[in-house]
Amino acid sequence: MTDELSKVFAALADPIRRDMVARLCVGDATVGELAAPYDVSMQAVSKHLKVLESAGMVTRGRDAQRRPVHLEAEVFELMTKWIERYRRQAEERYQRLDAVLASMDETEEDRQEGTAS
Amino acid sequence: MTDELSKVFAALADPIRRDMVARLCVGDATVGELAAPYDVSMQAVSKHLKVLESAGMVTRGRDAQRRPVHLEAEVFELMTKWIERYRRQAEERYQRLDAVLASMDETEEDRQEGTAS
DNA sequence: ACCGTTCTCAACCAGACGGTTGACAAGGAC
DNA sequence: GTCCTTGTCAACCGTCTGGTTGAGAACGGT
Repeated sequence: MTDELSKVFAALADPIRRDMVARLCVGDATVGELAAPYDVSMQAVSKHLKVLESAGMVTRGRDAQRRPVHLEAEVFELMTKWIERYRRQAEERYQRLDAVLASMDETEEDRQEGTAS
Repeated sequence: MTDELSKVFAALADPIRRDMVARLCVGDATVGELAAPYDVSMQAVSKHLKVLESAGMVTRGRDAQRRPVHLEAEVFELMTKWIERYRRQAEERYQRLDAVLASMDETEEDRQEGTAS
């Protein structure tokens, strides 16, 4: 799991990390602030942040003892691009399938995809 | 990891499964066809398909021995909605931050976020 | 100098994940 | 019927993951 996109999706697969992203959209936060709503140790939260950080979704600052967490929103573009690509492709496919089904009324080929249900 | 969204993100965290989704956008496929490009057993592919299926991203048909796999594109909407929500929220935040920074020129408060780099 | 706060690192543990092999069900083809 | 193809189920295995606890680093307050 070395590629960026995999890391981003994996990071977002955990509800706590999704919550944290949501929280960070409102503004930067410290580890303690991020940990507060959950019944887990700060160490666990620290680990979650490492996951988000290694996915490039978050950067860490320094303010005395505190390590403010900052959301890097650019990664959203990466996902959006991936999703959009295949969504569009899938939609095209449906249009092509319609065309195929239409032409099948006359040509009547052998077996064809789209037999499901 | 019981909720739909988590399952979808987790499913997409694996490059092989992302590839399969890409392949399925072109058209339905059998397990063997999906397994062919990879150096893994058909059983492994079968497992990947179970993951995609339990995430609601794929349905299985029946054509004699074959079990054609069909992509359910609707789940993309779910992800897109989640991502868009927070992306927009993040953008708003930046605008608000700009406003704050602008007003700081006159008020000069104590500490403020955005100290990083 | 000492204490308290904030946070990370290291070790450990149970469970999930991704892969394997082996057995077998389901359904044409002959 | 018997064989071959297609695919699933079950058991096993090594690794990753998400959590814990304990120790300690970094820094401000007094």
